[in-house]
Amino acid sequence: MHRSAKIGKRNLHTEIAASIGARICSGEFLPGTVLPNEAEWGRIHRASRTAIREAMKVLQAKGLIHSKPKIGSRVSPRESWNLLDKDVFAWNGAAVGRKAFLVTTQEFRRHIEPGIAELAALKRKPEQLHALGEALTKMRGATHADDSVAADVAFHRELLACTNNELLNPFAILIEQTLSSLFEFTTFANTHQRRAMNLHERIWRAVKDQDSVAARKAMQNLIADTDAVVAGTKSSKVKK
Amino acid sequence: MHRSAKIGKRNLHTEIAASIGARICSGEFLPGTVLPNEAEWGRIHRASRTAIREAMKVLQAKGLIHSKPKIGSRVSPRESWNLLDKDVFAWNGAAVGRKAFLVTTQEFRRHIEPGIAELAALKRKPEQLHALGEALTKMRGATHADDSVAADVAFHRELLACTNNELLNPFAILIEQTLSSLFEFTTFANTHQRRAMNLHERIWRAVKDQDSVAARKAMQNLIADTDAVVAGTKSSKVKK
DNA sequence: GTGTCAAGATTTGTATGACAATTAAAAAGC
DNA sequence: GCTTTTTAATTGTCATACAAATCTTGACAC
Repeated sequence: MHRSAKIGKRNLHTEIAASIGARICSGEFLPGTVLPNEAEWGRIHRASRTAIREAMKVLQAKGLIHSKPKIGSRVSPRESWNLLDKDVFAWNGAAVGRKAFLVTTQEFRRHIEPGIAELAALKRKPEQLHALGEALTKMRGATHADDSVAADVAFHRELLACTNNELLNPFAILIEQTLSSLFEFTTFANTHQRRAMNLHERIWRAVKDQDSVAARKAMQNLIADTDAVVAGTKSSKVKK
Repeated sequence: MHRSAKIGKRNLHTEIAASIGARICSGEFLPGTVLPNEAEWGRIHRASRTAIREAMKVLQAKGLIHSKPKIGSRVSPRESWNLLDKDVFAWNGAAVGRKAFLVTTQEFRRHIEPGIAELAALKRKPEQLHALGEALTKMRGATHADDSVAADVAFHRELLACTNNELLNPFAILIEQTLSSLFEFTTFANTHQRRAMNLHERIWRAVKDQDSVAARKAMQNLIADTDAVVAGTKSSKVKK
């Protein structure tokens, strides 16, 4: 098996699944259409049917396709795609482009994440509050942009943990990816950094005080701030 | 889960994946532990290694396990489980029991779904509003409890569509399952039915008027109502 | 012509057996 | 005691064969 461009160090079937999955997300194969059959994929990727089939199982499990004998594998309607799955999310994000990606994720965050903050304030346990505070101090002490993003991600992840509701876990990937992607937009100028710290601290305080209303509001403000970053790129609008 | 009639004709590897997946969700294999190896699973299920492996690929794709040579397959930490996946959601729901399931999903809905209504009011297109109205009339005309639930599910599904944000699609399964499960709790007495209709209509009106604040509030009221059902089972508390 | 049923063809589903690749753990060497 | 080498266990990949499902086609009756 000569895989000329073996960029990744992952498994073959994982590689194949990623390749086909990305092509599906890109719109090359529209929902309802039947994909090439397994033998043909085998020729395309120069892999055995076993490897192809295992890749197909992955795509099936993520809701991208469904297979039947004699029919082949059809692309499923987008409603059944597991868009919050780590891989599907990435493939889809790559397909729509960074700007559209950010617009959609920020819209999601704007209407969903305040509810998370709300719930976190109501249900957090002492040790979770402590972990949230840790993330905050790491954020404050960050000197490089990378550290800042990492701490930011950690903060939101801990906030998610504070809700003590596992069903919210899948949002982690969305938040993480959004912040990482946002990172390339924002300038991390001093003024922006200071404002961001302030907004995060307000959330932390509300969670500490178990004030769900304040937590919701604080999160809204934070997201509005990053909204400004993606909207202009100049991050103007020092509202409030 | 009152349609146990049509199960049992699935693929072998799907069956096996469901069996192992359910056992993992049940806590029989805790996160971090290594599962029996593929050969052993083959003996257990009296299936070839091919079928076992395809089942494992499915579980991997859903985030339940991760495999490495010489190690075997470990159960992944719960944070990486794709709990909003249709199958994982069902396995997990069966594991925790109906009451705990409903408490968790209702908590989720209470803090997340108002945001959905909000967004739906802002972004709905005329034809989507029309579809939402259709679901409402079907709900009004429902004579049997089954039809009522189906229409209710359709309503929430259309509301989700109104947001025009695909990232929210995965919530559909959660809402659908919750309503179906709730169905066995509630009495569908006339008074409850009428109140429910009223609450749904208020949401519809807010979406029609593109009044996001009213939509949020209306959804909060609706969920508070179903909350009462799951809390007592007597669905008392005629708040408002 | 029209409908029904049987045969055929295509594709996925499953089984078997073999070997490669990976890597934790044990053994060897210093 | 520490590092390096060997070993062994497990998943990863391959090739081939056959089974099962189901769409398509054509024969046949009416």
